[in-house]
Amino acid sequence: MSSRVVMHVDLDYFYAQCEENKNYSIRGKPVVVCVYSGRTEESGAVSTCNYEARKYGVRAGIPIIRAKKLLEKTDPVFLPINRPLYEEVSGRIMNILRTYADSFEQVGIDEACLDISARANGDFEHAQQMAQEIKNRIVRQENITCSIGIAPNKLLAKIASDYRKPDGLTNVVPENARSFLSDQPVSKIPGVGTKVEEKLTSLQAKTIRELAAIEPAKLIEAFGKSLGSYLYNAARGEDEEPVKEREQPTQLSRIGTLKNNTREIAKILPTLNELSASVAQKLAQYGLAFRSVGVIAILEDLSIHSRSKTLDTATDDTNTIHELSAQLLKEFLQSTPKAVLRRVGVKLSDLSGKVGQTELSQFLKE
DNA sequence: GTATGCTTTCGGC
DNA sequence: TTACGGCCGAAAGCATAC
Repeated sequence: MSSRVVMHVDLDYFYAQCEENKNYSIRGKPVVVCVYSGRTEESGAVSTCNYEARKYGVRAGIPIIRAKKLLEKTDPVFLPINRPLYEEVSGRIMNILRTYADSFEQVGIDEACLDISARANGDFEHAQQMAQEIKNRIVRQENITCSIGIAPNKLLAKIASDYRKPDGLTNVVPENARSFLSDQPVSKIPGVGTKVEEKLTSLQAKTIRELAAIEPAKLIEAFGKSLGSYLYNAARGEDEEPVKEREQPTQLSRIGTLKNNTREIAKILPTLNELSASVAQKLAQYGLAFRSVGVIAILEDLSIHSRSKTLDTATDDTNTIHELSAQLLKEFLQSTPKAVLRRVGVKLSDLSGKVGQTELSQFLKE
C-alpha cells in the first residue's frame, strides 16, 4: 500500500503580481490592489497587496484609507482591481497545472490541488522534481511565482504550501506529518478561524500538538460531530478528501455599494436590478439554471444579513431573479425595521445544468 | 434517532 | 482612533421526512 501524493499550488500575492507584470516599473514598490466603492474618492477596501506593502502592515480587507496611512512614508502604487486580467492569467496557468495532474481541482482564482500519485509513482522525491519543474514553467511562461506544498493529502498539502511563502516549496512526507504540524498554531488548520481558535484556546490548545492531545469525545462535545472529528483527524495530519474536478460553480453572486445609506426600497431597487441583470448575464454565460435566489444586505454597521428562497424546480428566467430579489429585499426590510443598508447583493445558488442533463439523470434515463 | 433539505452565517482571499 | 469590497465555498442551525 502506497500513500497518495497531493500537491497544492498557491499563486503568490496573485492580483498584485499580475499588476507588476503589466507595468514592470512598479516592481520593488508597495503595490496595493483596491476595490473602490465609488462612494468617495478613496472609500473601499484592499483586495490584496505585494510583500513590500505587507511589510508595513497592509493586508487584504483593510480600508484603502488605512493602507494609505500605513504607506505614507513610502512610494506606494494603488491600483483598481482588474479581474478580467487576472482571470486570463489564471486560466493559462491552470491549463499548465492540469497537464501535470492525475486529477485536478481548481480552488478559486489563485489556488489548485493536484493528485499526482500515479504521475509521481507514489514517490515524494519525484513529486518534488515535478513541483520544481512546474514552478520553472510558470515563471518562464507567465513570470508568476507560486508556493507549492506536497503531502499525502489535501489538508497537509494546503498547510505545506502556506508554510514557506512567497516562492516556497515544502515537501511533507508521511513520516514527517506529525512533527511538521506539532508546533504550528491551530489557526493554520483550514476551517479554524477566530471563533474555533478562541474555543480551542479555552481548551488549552494553541498548537496542533496540544490539539492532538485532546480526547475525541471532548472535541465532539465542544464542536459537534462534524467539526469535532475533523479537528481530531486534522491534528494527526489525516484527511481522506479526494482531489476532484469542480465542474461548475455552486453559486453566483453580485454585490454593490449604494451611493448613500438608506432603507428606502425605491432608492435601493435600481442597484438591486443592475445586480440582478449582471448575475443573470453570468448565469447565461455558464449556461446554467438556478433553484435558489437570495439577497444580501450589509448594513451601516457592516453587519451582514441575508434572505433566500428555494423554488420547486430550476429555472434560468431573468424575470424571476428580478422579481424574487425585490420581494426578498422588501421582506427583509419589513422584518428588520431598524436596518439601514450600505451595500446590497443578489445571489443565485443550487445551480445546475439547464435541461436536467446531469450525468446522473442521463444515466437514469437509459 | 438519523438523514435530508433549506436558510443563514462564517471565513478565506 | 476610525476608516470598510466583492466574490466564493462550507458550516451551522433548524425543520421536516423517514
